[in-house]
Amino acid sequence: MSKIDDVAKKANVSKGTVSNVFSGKRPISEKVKNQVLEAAKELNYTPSHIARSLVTKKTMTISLNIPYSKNLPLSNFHINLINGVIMEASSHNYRILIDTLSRENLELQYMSREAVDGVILLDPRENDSRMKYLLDFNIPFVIIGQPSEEYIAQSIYVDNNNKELAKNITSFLINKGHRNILYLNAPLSMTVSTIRQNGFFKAFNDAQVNPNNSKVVFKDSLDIDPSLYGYNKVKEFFSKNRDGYTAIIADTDKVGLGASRALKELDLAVPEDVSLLALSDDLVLSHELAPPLSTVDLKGSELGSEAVRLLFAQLGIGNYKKIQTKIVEGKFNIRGSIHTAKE
Amino acid sequence: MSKIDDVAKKANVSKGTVSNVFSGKRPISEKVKNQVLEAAKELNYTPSHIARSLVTKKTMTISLNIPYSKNLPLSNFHINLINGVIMEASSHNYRILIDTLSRENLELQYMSREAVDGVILLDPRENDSRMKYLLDFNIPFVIIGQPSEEYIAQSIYVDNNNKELAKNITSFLINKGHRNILYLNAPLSMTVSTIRQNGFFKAFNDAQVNPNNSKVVFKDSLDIDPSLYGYNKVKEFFSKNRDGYTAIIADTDKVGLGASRALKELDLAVPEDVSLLALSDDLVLSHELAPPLSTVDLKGSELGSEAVRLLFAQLGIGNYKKIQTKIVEGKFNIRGSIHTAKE
DNA sequence: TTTTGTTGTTAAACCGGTTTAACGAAATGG
DNA sequence: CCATTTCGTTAAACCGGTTTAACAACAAAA
Repeated sequence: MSKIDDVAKKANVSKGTVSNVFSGKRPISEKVKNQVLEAAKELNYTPSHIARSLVTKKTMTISLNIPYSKNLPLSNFHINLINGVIMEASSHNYRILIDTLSRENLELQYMSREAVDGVILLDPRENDSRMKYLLDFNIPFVIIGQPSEEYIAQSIYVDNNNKELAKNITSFLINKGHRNILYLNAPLSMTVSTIRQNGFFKAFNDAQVNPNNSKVVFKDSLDIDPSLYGYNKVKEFFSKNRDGYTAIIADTDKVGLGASRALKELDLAVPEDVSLLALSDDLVLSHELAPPLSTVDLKGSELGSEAVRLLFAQLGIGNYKKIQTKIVEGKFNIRGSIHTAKE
Repeated sequence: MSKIDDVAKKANVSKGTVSNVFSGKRPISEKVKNQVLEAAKELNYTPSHIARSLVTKKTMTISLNIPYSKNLPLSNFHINLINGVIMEASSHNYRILIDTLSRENLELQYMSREAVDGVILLDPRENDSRMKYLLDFNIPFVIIGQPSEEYIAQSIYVDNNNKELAKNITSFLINKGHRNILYLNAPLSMTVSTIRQNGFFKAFNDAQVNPNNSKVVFKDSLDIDPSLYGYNKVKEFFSKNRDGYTAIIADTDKVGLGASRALKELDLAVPEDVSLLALSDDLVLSHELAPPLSTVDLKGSELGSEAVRLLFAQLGIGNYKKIQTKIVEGKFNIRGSIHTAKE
């Protein structure tokens, strides 16, 4: 691969001039510019991204940090999110480095710092060690989701209006006459779960309605299959007390699907016997089911692109306003799976 | 950010020694090693990935090139594939750079070559300009899918046994008495579509059965919504001649879902009136539908990890055998959506 | 005419590491 | 005991660009 010196020699100019032709940072006369480009073409030369990065300290790359485990592959929500990130980033010629290494187990000593300009952090957890790492090394970052209390003041983040969303769908069910609602929530280790729990109970509070047996259940561990989680919990809570609950709020449509399967086995009809809805439609086809599942569209793609914008604002790229927090409103899609409560 | 010279000074050694402590390329005495590590810890030093790459010519990064458009977001099949790529790559500390820029429109002149050790190419097309680019610049690459004739001799690729799969499911339907089968294929611009078409007709040939009205339809364009494609084609072909076709093979389960919706509207029952199956289960929940959709699991995750292995073999990383082609066998999952042909 | 400003170009320093060649000290061997 | 390896360390060169400071050439201003 030919280098800048080769081009400089061939075009009879200095390497500085060649550099300026390609970076466009200083004006070069038409005549010299053409000489250089011609020489470059003949030598099949293109500038080395890495050598350039070394001195400019810009990598034109942002890292998308996804905590990843074998049992917890990417969901459709993630895909939408990644799609949003890619779209916005590539509009400024930025590229995405998928980073799945959790910093937890790595010895800092032997780790080399990443070659990225900034980081987008997915699925923040309580006591998330990634945050400490990024703050320590002064790497600009944006979180998608709710940072834990400890770090919230120092972090820039994009999130859904989760409390409100949980409140709204619960209120909707309350208005339909439901009083005993089972909420199959995300695991406690995910920051979002307690926020949604608060929204859930706020709905009862605002409506001045007694929550009766309404209950929030948390997924035991991140590794459990979501569908199985829904299935098992419904079997557990509906076998004991068949008439107790008249509605289920599932964390994701996968959980909802498992719940639906369990209900079918228990001979309970959706929505006649039990109303069912889910907070995230990871599967994009909820509406093709029978009955179509009511879900909340969390606008993954928007979350992704907004996160990139917040990061670009920090990096001084483009013309984005530097803000601390951006809330993306989810959209509640009411479909056939909801019914007024049975007497 | 402290650099290698700072550490060297503090530890009273040369930078070369510090370098060797971190890279482990030459033995260093226990005593000196500890001095260096201690100094590094105090200075919060970690080696710069970029400076290292500049001289080693290794970026520890592979690019995953996905042709991308606003109307054609990542599917679940892609996700599985990406998951496989991530798993295998990260096992050797390699990272993934998502690259969505198609080289088509970029002026080569102003483009800097990528900072990656190798490339994995998704969704190869006929006349795919990316291939020429990679060959020109001598960048190691592996294709997932079938390269076009033009490049097949020069390319290393991973693919499903597509012809055989198409043949097998068609044979299966023929054995069940089906004679008029509608095959809703991928667009012609995707190399896989003609290969599967060949498999489809080979099944009739092998069984010495007349294909009658059996027909292969190609998706007009990549941009059409798959579900709509299935819906429209079924409406078109089943309205004209309600008794013609007794089975449908859909390209993906999304297409199948659209087909299923159309059949319902036409008052045709699956599987009693029409058997339905799909070649790729992008949605992971085909089996939760009623009736469960028969699909072929294309093993996206395996395709991804095999591709990385073939690339690593080229790059001399790990201990993988250098081979030209790896075929990953899909798995045909027979579920409720297939029935013997109606008289 | 001299001074000041502008434009285009260059040589040299620099970015932060790795690698090479050389070398002294300690270990091995005859 | 001296010659030969081996081991650990270092100074200097290098990777392929960008940036700085200096300067020549020419135009505009005084």
